[in-house]
Amino acid sequence: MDSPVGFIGEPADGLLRKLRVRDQISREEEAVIRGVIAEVRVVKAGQIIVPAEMPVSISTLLCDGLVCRYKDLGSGRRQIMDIHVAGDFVDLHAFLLGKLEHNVAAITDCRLAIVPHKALRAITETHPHLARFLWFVTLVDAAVLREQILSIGRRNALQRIAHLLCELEARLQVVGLAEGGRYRLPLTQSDVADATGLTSVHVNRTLRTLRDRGLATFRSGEVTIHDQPGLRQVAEFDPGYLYIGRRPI
Amino acid sequence: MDSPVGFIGEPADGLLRKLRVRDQISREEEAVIRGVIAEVRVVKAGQIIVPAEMPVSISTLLCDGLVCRYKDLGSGRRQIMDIHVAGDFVDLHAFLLGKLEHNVAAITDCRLAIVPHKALRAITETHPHLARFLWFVTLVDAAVLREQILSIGRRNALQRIAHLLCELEARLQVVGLAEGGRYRLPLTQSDVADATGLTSVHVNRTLRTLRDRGLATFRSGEVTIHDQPGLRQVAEFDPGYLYIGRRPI
DNA sequence: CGCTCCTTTGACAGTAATCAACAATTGTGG
DNA sequence: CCACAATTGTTGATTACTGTCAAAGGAGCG
Repeated sequence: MDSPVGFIGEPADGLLRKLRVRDQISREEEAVIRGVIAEVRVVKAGQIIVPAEMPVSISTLLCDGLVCRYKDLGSGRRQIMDIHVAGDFVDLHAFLLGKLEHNVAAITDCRLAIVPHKALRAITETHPHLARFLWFVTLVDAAVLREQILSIGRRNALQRIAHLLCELEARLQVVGLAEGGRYRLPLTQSDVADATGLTSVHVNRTLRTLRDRGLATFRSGEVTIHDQPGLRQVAEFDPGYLYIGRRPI
Repeated sequence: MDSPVGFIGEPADGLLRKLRVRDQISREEEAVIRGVIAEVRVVKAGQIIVPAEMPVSISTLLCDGLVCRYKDLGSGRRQIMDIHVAGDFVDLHAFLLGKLEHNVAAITDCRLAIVPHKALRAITETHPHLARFLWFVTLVDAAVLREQILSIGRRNALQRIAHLLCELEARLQVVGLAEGGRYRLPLTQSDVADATGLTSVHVNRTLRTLRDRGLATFRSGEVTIHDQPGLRQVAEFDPGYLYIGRRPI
């Protein structure tokens, strides 16, 4: 079984870390955030956390593990839209949408913090700054989706995979889960294919090319970036779209 | 020059229409929305409305015309992430992000309503329901982006273009700009290529196939859907991701 | 009326998909 | 703890979808 991708800490630690690289969070706000967590659950790898089209009244904060959002199409085609790491809300969009049009599934065993929509709604009524913050993280989600569109639409296989590895490194770094160009990524090549709009066979060949060129290695659930500048150049990766950096929200 | 794609009315009419298919808007809220519009501007086709990376302190509501968000990559590659129609905020995401990582450009001549971020911020402080509504429309933007990822990642050229035509019909219908399977769409085939991750040559061939199969015609800036069920089936189009339909927000 | 942009078409190239088989790894149960 | 099953990874041969290059015909504009 995969060891959890994440740190063991208070459920909201990852989220707070993610927020604090963007703006200040007061002690009182921190308490509010910690307070909205109704419960912590554990799910097994492969389990569906939020099925498409099911009305939901809670949102889920990922404490550790890896989660993806995906849609299925006819004849076995599957597309992963986004991969979530510790500190991400995996279904905050459902707070106002009421349901999701895609599935959310655990890639690895995960620890999840449950936040009732009622509590989120209360935040929008009484804590506008926190509400904007929550809105903000959904906007960063959208920015990641736009970059994903660019990737799949206009980058070739090598660039797409390189880009994915660069993005995950940057996002994992924010929550302290990547250092020295190494991080755990317990995806199968088939998962990578679904995330990049390729086939697993082609992913396999492309990963070999990345290795042969001395750019990065992805093997047994672990990524090692050998040459970050080189990899970023190949991918045309610019982390600006992650909106990391302080700015009043 | 293209005639404007839209209706002539009060600047906020399109937005209100879009909101009211989702939830109730009180008279007082309607007044607030109309009140935040500081000014109405007109831009010419092709003009960049919001350049990437430029700090912004206003957001832009599209009254009529067609707008796109896009990013450029090396060697002339361009990807359109989203096309906006009357009633859409074209850069509401910048309210909290502070800037955008992509460009926003007018495809046709446009009428734009300008909303200062200060006014939006005030709404988050004093009108939580409206604030959630604004948040909601950015979440629908994200849902459209996810569907776009699915399209480009897993649908072939015919399906992608069919899907684009289905989506735009559904979105234009909300604001009353498509009826009887016909609507104005003053895009070049090159624009369609950039929106679907294809080349203009291939778009041209694929449009011919759509025509030959009696599904839809796209010619001189106008779309005619001859066989909606057929087109939707080809595209595997399901409008659920547009979250049209009433639900308290 | 000449120019520019857009559309259309053909020939050819190339990236990635498909099909198929086998190796390696991980998991399971006796 | 070993043997078998299942999943995942690897590689080769072939196909096909889409891209690239090139050129000509239309349409709109000044």
